[in-house]
Amino acid sequence: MEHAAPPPLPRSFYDRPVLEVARELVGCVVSHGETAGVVVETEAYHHSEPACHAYVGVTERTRVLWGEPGRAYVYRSYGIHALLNAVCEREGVGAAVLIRALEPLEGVELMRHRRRLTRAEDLCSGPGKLTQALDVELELNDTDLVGGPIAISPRPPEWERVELIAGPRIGIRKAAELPWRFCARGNRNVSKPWPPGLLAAR
DNA sequence: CATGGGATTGACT
DNA sequence: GTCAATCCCATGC
Repeated sequence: MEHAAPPPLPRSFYDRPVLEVARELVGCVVSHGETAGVVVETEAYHHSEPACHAYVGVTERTRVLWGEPGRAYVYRSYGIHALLNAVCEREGVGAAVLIRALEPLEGVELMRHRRRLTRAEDLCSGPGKLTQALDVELELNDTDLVGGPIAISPRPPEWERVELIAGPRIGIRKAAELPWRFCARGNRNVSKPWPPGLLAAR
């Protein structure tokens, strides 16, 4: 018989400081339908800094960011890509973790078909790539990560001790100095540019 | 209601 | 290295 899928992370996991959640989400497993991957890169966003969409306050777009933790914030980037975030902190705080890269785990052939690519490291090594590989689109905005169509489950045993590299966030102009990007050391599925030391020996 | 700017990617010089 | 594609939405007139 099929092995049972592990239960998703509880809502209390997300109801914490966004930097904590961003660090601890690395190594966890994101799944949607037949496809799944291990999180190898995240970024934190908080309404107190101008790179965060929630910086402007509560609007139709940012309502989800300010709402219940443990829900998905999915938005359109550059008119082309859907980007997936996990809403964090209590209701009334606008904060989320952007899922920036995955190591493909399940449904890799389906990912190759959706991405029209073969190399495993090209399938989910960027925030717009992984949503294409997992078929995450805007209709999944504001769906629940606790029992909803997208699930995030705890670190598998081999990922419990993952080492993190922190660095500045990518592709933003405002608050670009904050070291709020977190990557799994040594993992080649991290998006470019790789932070210094990603592949360095210990 | 018009405008401008992206939390990106892939193709091309 | 440069650059276009293309949608959403916040802002300002």
